[in-house]
Amino acid sequence: MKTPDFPEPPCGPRTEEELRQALVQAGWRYTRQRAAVFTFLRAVHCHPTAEQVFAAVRQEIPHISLATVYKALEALVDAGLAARVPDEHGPTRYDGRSDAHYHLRCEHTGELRDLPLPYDPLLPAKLAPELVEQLRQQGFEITGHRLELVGHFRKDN
Amino acid sequence: MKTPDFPEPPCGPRTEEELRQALVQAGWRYTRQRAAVFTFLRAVHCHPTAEQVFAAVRQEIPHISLATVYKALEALVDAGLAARVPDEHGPTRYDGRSDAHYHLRCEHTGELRDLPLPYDPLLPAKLAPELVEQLRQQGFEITGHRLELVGHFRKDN
DNA sequence: ATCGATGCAAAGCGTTTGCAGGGGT
DNA sequence: ACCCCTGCAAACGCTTTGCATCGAT
Repeated sequence: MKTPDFPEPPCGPRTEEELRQALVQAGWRYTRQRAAVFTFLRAVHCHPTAEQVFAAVRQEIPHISLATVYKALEALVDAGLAARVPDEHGPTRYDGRSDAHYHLRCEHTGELRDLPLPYDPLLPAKLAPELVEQLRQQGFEITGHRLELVGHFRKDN
Repeated sequence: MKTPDFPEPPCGPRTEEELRQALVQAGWRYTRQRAAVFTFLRAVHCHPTAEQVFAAVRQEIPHISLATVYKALEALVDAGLAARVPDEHGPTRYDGRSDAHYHLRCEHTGELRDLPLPYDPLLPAKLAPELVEQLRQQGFEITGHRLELVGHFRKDN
């Protein structure tokens, strides 16, 4: 874990009560396990795998099962409190930030971090206005975009 | 398959001989199976799954096995002739274009298409010059980026 | 002739599911 | 009290691997 780190912008539920409301509103129940998974996801910047979440949450709830972690992650994603980030090779990673944002990826390790770069909903329109218009005329509406900067650490020499 | 279609820009090996050279240069052998997989990948714009490649190539080489398709795809990706595109839910998709380019994704069906939008290596620098510079000072070199426009077809009403 | 590639089957890994008992509402 | 959630284990889907044979160089 040596990719650059940045301050975390505040967003999404901050208190237990807010988390409960977000879950309930999406038709899920509030449980200790889900709270622990969410708290961990929010605390780390490294977009852990389900297995890593499991290992971490286990320290607080030793009897929690991996299946429950998967179900908790599913609930959080469904409630818009987290996001799945598929990986080209390894297992899926989970992102505890619920606002749209950009990622930085190390092409050697696959590591993923958030970027302190404001999400610009108009980026597609700015980048290719005529293309977005052409798509619209074909009935295809652009609603968002994903951007990932890719790179690696320079070999110190 | 109803997402917008676009003309395909020419790039990468165009002839059997060019494909052979590209494979050999990367330390792989040229085989009928790999040629068939590559040809199919290049012919379609829809970024098929391994299973879909298997089904298609089977019509030409009925006795080909799924494992061989996976190994062929691995060889092509390694040789820089194709790319893996991980999916948030379904299986990995394969992209037969070897030049950097952008994608359009339907958020309902997960469908993926190429975008007729020139790849701009300087996009990160244009978008966030100070951030790229800050990363560079931390020893992290940006070498590329991925951009995916996300949207869906408007309900006709 | 050599050594990598193929095809088959079996194993592997990440993830999901079925179910009995427990916990949230 | 209801019904969802948990934890366990078993199943699942996608992908990789081991191995004998085949084929490219």
